[in-house]
Amino acid sequence: MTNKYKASALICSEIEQKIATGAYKDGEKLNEAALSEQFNVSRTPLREAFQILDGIGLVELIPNRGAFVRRPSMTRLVEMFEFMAELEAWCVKLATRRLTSAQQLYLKRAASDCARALKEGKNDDYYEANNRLHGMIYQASGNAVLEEETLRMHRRLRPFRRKQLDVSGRLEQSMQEHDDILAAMDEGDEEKAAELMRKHIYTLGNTYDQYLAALEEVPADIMNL
Amino acid sequence: MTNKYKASALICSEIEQKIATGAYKDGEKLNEAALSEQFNVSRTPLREAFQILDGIGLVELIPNRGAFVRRPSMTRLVEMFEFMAELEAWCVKLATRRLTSAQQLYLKRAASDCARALKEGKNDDYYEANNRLHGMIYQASGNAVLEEETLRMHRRLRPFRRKQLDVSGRLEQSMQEHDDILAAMDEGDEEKAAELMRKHIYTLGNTYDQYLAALEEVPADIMNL
DNA sequence: TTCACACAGATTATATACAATCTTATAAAA
DNA sequence: TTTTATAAGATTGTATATAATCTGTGTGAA
Repeated sequence: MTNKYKASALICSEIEQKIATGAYKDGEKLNEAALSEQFNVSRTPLREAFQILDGIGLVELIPNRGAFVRRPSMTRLVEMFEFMAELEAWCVKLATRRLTSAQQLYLKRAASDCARALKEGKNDDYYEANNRLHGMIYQASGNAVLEEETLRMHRRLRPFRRKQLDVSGRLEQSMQEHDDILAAMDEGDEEKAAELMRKHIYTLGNTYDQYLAALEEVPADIMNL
Repeated sequence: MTNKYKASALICSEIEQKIATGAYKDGEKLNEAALSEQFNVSRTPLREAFQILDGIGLVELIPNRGAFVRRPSMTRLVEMFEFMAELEAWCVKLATRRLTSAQQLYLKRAASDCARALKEGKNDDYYEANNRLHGMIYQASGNAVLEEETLRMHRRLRPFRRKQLDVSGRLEQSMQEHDDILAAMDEGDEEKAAELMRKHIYTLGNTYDQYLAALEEVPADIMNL
C-alpha cells in the first residue's frame, strides 16, 4: 500500500487552502512559472491542478489567459449552503421512502458513534461518524446521481467548514438535530425529515458570521455539517 | 476574432459523442497512444480532455491505470433526468418569487421566438430559443450556484438529448408546456410552476428512445416515468 | 491627441523526452 | 499444480522544449 498521491492532488489541496484562507485573493492571477517553482513541480501537474480547481469553482480557467482565483463571496457562500441544504433535504426525503433495514442500522450506528465521540471529546471521530451518517443518507436516496452531486457539493464546501467548532455547544445541538431527523425518518414522515435537514444545514450556514467577520483576510472557517 | 478552440474541447466533444452513441463501450479503456495518433494530437491535450470527461462523469480516471469509459446505463440516465427535473423545478420555484419585469419580458420573447421557429420549421432556432428560455429561468432563480449547477447538468445531458425531435408533435407539446409554465409564473403560483417544469423535463427524458435503441438492454416501460 | 499597426517580451498550448509505475509472461520453488 | 519472484514491455506521470497566442509599448499617420 503506497501513500504517494499524484502531485496534482496535493497541489490542489494546497491552493484550495490558500484560497479559502485568503492567502490568494479573489481575482488574482495564478502564475504557472512562479507556482511551479514554488511547489517544485513542472507546469504539467500544476495545470492539472488548475483544471481540477476550475471544476470545483475555486479557479476560473480562461483559454490563452490563465488561471484566476475565484474566492466565494459571502453571498456566494450562502448560496452554496442554500443549494447544499436543498440537496440534502431531497436526499433525506427519498431516503425516508426507500431506506432498507440494513441502511437504517448503519445510520443508527453512525449516530451513536457521533454521540460517543462527542462525549469523549474526540472531534475527529465526530466528524468521521458525522460524514458516515450524511453519506449514508445520500446513498439511501437511491439515486446515484443525486448521491454523487451531493458528495461533490460536500467536498466543495469542505475548505470553508470549520474543523473544531465546539463553540457555544453547537456540536450538541447538531447531534440533537441528527436524532430528530432519524426519528422523522422512522416515522416515515419524509416532509418533516426534509424540513429538519434543510434547517440543519441552514443553521450550519448561519454560523458563518464567524466567516463573515473574518472574511476579508483571516482563515475562513465555518462550522461542521 | 478567431474561431480556433483549444484542442481538448474538440477532442472532448468527439469522445463524448462516441460514448453516447455507443461507439466506445462501457468499461472500455481509452488508450492514450492510440487515440492521440487517431486525433493527430499529442498526449497532453488528450489527457486534458480525459479530465474534463471525468468531471462530466463519462470517463473514470484511475491513477496510474488510465481512462475508462463510463457510459450511463438506462437507469443512470433516468436518474440524471430525475435530478435535472428537480433542479429545474427548484429554479422555476425561486424564479416565480424573484422574477423582475425585465426578466419576464426576456422570457416572453424567448417563448415567442420558440413559437416562430416552430412555425417556420427551423429546429436549430427552436433549440437556441429554448435554451435561452430555460437559461433565463435558471438565472432568475437568483441563486448563482443553483444556476451554474443546473447549467452544468444541462451540459452533461446534452449528448443524450435528441437533436431533432419533431416526431409525434413533441415540439408543439413542449411549447405548450412552456406557455403553461410561464402562465403559472405570472399567476405567482410557484408550486404549480415547479410541478409543471418537473413534468416537462421528465417528458423530455422520455424522448431518448434513440439512445434506448442503441442501448439494447432496456424494458420499454422504464421510460414511462 | 488619437488611432492603427507592428514588434518584443511574456504567457499559454502543445509536442516530445524522460521517469515512475503497472502488467504480463516466464520460470523457479513449494 | 499452484504460488511467488522477477524481468521485459507497455502505459501513465512529470519535465522540458517548441509553437502559438496574448499583452503592452512605442512609432508614425490622420
